[in-house]
Amino acid sequence: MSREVLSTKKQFIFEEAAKLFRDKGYLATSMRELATKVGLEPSSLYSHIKSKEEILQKICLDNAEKFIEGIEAIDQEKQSPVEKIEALIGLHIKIATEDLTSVTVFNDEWRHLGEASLKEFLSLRRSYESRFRKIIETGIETKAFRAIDSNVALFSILTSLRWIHYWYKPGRKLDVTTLQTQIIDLLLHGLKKD
Amino acid sequence: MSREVLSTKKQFIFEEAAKLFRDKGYLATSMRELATKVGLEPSSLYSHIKSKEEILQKICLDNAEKFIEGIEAIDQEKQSPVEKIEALIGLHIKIATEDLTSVTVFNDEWRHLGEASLKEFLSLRRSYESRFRKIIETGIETKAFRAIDSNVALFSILTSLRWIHYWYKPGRKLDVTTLQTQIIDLLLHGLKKD
DNA sequence: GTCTATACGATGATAGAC
DNA sequence: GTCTATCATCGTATAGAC
Repeated sequence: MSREVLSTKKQFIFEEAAKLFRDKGYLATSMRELATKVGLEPSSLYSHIKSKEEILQKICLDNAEKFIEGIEAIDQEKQSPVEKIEALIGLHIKIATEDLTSVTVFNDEWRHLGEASLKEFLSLRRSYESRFRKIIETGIETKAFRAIDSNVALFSILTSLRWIHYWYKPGRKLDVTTLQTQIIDLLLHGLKKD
Repeated sequence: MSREVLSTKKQFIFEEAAKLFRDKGYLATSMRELATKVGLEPSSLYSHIKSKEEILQKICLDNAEKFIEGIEAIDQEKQSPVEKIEALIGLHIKIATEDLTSVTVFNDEWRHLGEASLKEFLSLRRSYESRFRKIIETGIETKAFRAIDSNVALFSILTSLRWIHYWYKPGRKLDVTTLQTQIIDLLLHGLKKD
C-alpha cells in the first residue's frame, strides 16, 4: 500500500535524491543541490514533496517492506533450513542488485529518519531479524547447522550480505548468478577446504 | 608517530566527540553539542583543537594505523594462510572490543573526511585490503582454501567482522574469546554441518 | 584557557505573484 | 507548478576582553 507508483516527475525527484543520498549521505545533501539535479528552483520541489525526510522515509520503508515480504514468502515454503538460508541469500542479492542505489540508502541512512518513522523502521527490522534467527535456530536444532550462537550466525550472514551494495556494479566481471553461488558456498561451507 | 598521547583535556574532548559521532553521526553532531558535553562554551573548544574535522581525522587515521600495524605483524610470521586468517579475525575482534567507540566512527564516518585526509585514508585502506587479499590468494593456491573469488572472500570476511561493533557490548553473555572462536569456526567451516 | 559577542554562510521550508 | 523573495535557524569558526 505504501509502495505506491509515483507520477513521473515526483519519481524523478526521488531517484535523483536517492543518488545524492547514496553518494554524499542524507545530511550532506541539500535541497538546493537536489533542485539543480532535477532542473528546478529549490522551492518548486515542495510542490511535489512535503519535506526532505519524506524522501528518506519512502526509500527506507519501501526496502524494509521488500525484505519482509521476501522472508515471508520464503518462510511459508515447505523447505529445509539449508534451502531457506540459500533462498534468503538469494533474496538479499536480488534486492541489492535490482536497485543498488535505494538499498544503499536504506542500509546507511536510516538512522536519520525522524522519530516516528525511525520507530516503525526499527520495528520492521527487528521483525525481519527475528524471523531470520528462527530459521537458523531450527537448522541448529535439526543438526543441519553447526551448534553456533544464533546471533553470531545471524549478524555474520546479514552483514556479509551488506558489502554487495558497496562492491557490485552492473557489468562487473562476476555476474549475479556466480556471485550468488560463491556467497552461498562461502557462508554454508566456509573458506577452508576440508 | 601520529598516534601521540593527548593532554587530558584535549583527550576528553576527543572522547566525547567520538561518542557523539558514534551515536548521531559526524555531520549531525554540532560543536555546540560537543561543548555542552565537555562543559565549555563552543568557542573554548578551539583553544584545544583546530577544527571539527581534526577530531575525525585523528580517529580515522589512528584506527587505520592499528589495522595496518596488525596485519604487518601477522604477515611477517612464518604461518600458514589458515593461521594468518585466524590471526586477522582475532585482530579485528581485538581492535573492535578494545575501543568500540572509535572503531565505529572509523568504520562509519570516514567518508566525511576532507579531501587530503580522505585520500590518505583510502590509500591506507587499499593497502590493508590488498595485503589481506594476498593471504587469501596464497591459501587458494596452496589448496588450503576453496577456489572462491578472492574478492568475494575478502569482502565477506571484512564486513562480517564489521557487525561486531554494532552488536558487542562489554558485559554481554558471549565473552570475547568465545565470540572469536565462533566467528573463526563460522568463517572457516561455514554454517552447514557436513 | 575561558568567556561574550558575533561574523557569515548554508540550511529546510514558506508566501504569494504568475 | 514554477518562480522570486525571504525567513528563521543553525552551522563552524574567529576576535578580543579578562
